[in-house]
Amino acid sequence: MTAAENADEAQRYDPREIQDKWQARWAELDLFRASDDPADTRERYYLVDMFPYPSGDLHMGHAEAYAIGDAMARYWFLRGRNVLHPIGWDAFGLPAENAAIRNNSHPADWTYANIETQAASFRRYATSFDWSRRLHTCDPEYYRWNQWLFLRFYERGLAYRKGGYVNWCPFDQTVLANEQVIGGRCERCGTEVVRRVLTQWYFKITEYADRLLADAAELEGKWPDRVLLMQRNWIGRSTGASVHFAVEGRDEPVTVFTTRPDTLYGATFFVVAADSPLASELCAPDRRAELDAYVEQVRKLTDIERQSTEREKTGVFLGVYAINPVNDERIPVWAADYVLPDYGTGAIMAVPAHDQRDLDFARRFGLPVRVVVETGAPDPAETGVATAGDGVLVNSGPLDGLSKADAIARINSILAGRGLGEAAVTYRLRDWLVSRQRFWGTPIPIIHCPSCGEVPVPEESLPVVLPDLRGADLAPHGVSPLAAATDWVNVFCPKCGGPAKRDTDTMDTFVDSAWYILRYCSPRYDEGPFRTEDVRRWAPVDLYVGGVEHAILHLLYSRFFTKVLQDMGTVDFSEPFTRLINQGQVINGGRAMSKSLGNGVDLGQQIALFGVDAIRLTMIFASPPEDDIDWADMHPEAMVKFLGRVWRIASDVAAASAHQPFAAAGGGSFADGDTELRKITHHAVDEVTRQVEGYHLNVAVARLMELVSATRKAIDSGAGAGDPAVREAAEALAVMLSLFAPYTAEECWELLSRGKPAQPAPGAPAVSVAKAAWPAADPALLVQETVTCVVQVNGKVRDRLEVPPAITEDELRELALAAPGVARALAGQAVQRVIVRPPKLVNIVAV
RNA sequence: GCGGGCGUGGCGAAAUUGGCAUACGCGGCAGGUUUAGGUCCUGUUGGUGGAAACACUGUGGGGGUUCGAGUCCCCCCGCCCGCACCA
Repeated sequence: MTAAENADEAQRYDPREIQDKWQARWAELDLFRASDDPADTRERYYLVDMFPYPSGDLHMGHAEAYAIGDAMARYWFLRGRNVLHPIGWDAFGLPAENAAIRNNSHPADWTYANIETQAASFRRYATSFDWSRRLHTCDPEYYRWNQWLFLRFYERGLAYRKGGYVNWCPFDQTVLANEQVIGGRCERCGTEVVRRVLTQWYFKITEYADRLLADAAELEGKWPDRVLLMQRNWIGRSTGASVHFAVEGRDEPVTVFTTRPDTLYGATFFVVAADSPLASELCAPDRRAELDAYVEQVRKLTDIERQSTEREKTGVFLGVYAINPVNDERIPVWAADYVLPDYGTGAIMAVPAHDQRDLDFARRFGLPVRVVVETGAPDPAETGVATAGDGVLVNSGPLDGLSKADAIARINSILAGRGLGEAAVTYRLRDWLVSRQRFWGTPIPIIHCPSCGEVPVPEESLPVVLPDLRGADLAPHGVSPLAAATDWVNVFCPKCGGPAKRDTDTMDTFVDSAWYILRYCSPRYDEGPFRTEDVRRWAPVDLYVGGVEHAILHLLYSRFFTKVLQDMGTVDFSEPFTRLINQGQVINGGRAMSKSLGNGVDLGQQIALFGVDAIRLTMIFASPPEDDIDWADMHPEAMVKFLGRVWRIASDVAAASAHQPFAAAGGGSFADGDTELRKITHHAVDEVTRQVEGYHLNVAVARLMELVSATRKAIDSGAGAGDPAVREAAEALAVMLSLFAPYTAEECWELLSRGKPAQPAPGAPAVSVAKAAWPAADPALLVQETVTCVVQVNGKVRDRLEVPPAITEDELRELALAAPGVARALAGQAVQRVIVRPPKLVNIVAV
């Protein structure tokens, strides 16, 4: 082909035309439906992309995440697996509500409109979803099962209501779970969170703390290390001891938790959280006013201020004394805000010599400092630096002379023997606060009856459907908008029949996403949240793709739900996601895209400029999936060029072999083709397969590019476009490329099959490249006749030899020593040693 | 502060178990096609020296282990992330 013809061809690769043509045809073909037929013996593969929140149209971040997930899904389809690759929408949540308030509309309208927009964009983006399983968490058919699960949790004592300190977002006017407070701020809106005392619903995730921690070990190597690390830190297991301190004038002892029971003899004072009921209870009457004033001052602080380690310690003496159980020493009881009311027991024994915070406090208020572990470091009382390391116990009665570890064991047994304490474990993890004072969520299926108390809504009355409240005031006022729906709120008690009221809070939307991957397995099932045998067939998820922002939120909750369901006997596994990939962020110019920076990149515009395939390919080729992509460094036009090259290869082959049978369908053989190109093709197939399975998708694309170059060369200056090897390469290219650029691949496939009709006769080419088979590398074509052996002298490459792969060590040594480059480099030096690693390397050590 | 991760050409990035550093792409340079530009095609491209052969040098810095280190170990510098008064 001449260059002029090439130029003409170049103009004929039109990504937009191809895109429109195939989008319409694919819609009719329903290519990616997962089979629930028990007779279907194909191996199954369950792949889930974290479902989107319908906050508008898809953006660049979605484009990356779904390009990765889709490539992997298509790979397993082509490998002949029965693939479940579903899609749904995480459709409840605050933004819908806020938008509705802003536009004076209804959250449902905004939500469903956005879902339709995103669904259309997904179709254009050529995602290989099984659309028949589509779900929306805001549908009553879905959230009904949130309610059902809530009631099962309730029966098992895993859902309960309690009063206490909660995180309150003043902007969103609702409570938040600990996991939704990021650096003291609301995860959604960034407002500083304040503490409030409220009665709220909780899920008892702390009961599963140990299992969540232990099972994380199973995920090692399958989940990103940092996610596992973040989960471990979040759960925050501490081992130590509980110690019971008598307090003068109080019948019950006060228990503290400490990780350093060995330092018990060094406790010189006692601190309770200022804002705990305990402080108020212990306070001597003459100190009451002082405590109240202090607590008032503490309450004014935001969490961020309160938790600043820079701040000077504050506190007040409560006028009472605690008794150290091991030496009967009277130590003063103080109230301070550096002790938190909801960690441990809200009270500590203070050992200033060996705890920096206690030391800071002691120095501020002139309290004694007593060293009980001699570490060799200077006296903390003087330096102001507490010594936390190991050492020898002193001033500690029976512990004297012991090491830290021995002392801990000894004191634990002493305490246990005398009923004064015991070894104990504490977690940083708190129970999951699930109630929210907002409208657009799942109503909590509980009725409050003046005489019966909390009464679960009977199962047959589910779902408790959200009242429409169209036109009502949905603005946040600190109580759920549902409270205003009097017709809905006022009900009869299911137990006694008397007048009662519905719970007006809604569930945290993380409840919705904690189990949706199970719902996908039987999305229309209406006798339970999922059909057990379907879940057993598909779950757990083989590959889960999503952002790292859910490292502890969604992923921890899902793991928790799975374990509860396992205990309920409805699932037979303990971890929902076998493998997890966190895709990186798409940024622009070194920073996250944002409106205020004005550096947003619009996905629709990029697609209009370059086409879906080029955008998908840009995302994949940019970097390994987990790395961030800076769009400013990207060149989608280079991908258009590459796709054009692939397309031209297919065109050239189609034109040259118009009368040749379509080999992929068994109509011919590639065996007569050019051997060199065949080897390159099979090598590429082997490499691409390996790279895809290892999730090195960027490298897989690089290998495809190499194959394209080799094929082009074969067409232009080698075997020619009519050679069977060229056809073989073109077909393999089309199939492999379909993971990343489905439209172009499909067009190439059609060109190569010479426009055969969509319904294939037996043995005819497949209707779609998506139904083709992943090419198999022929081992016979992977063996090389010769290998390049590098010959080094003192570690520097001095010559190269072409040798048979099976060469022996002795033969290779001899060849290497005789190589001209070696003679030159040796230049009279004596050979001292020869390291031979056949067939690829020889290193001659000479002096 | 504690914990974790990462530093490779001008740029995005490759590199089984320690074994040819920089695959692939962008950008640059040169050439071909073209009236021209673009498209397309070919070649070239870490640095220094050299006409070339080739030599030296080179994976943040310093040290170590090894015949051999981007890869393993120690120290330092820089960047990123998580947690941050959790007893």
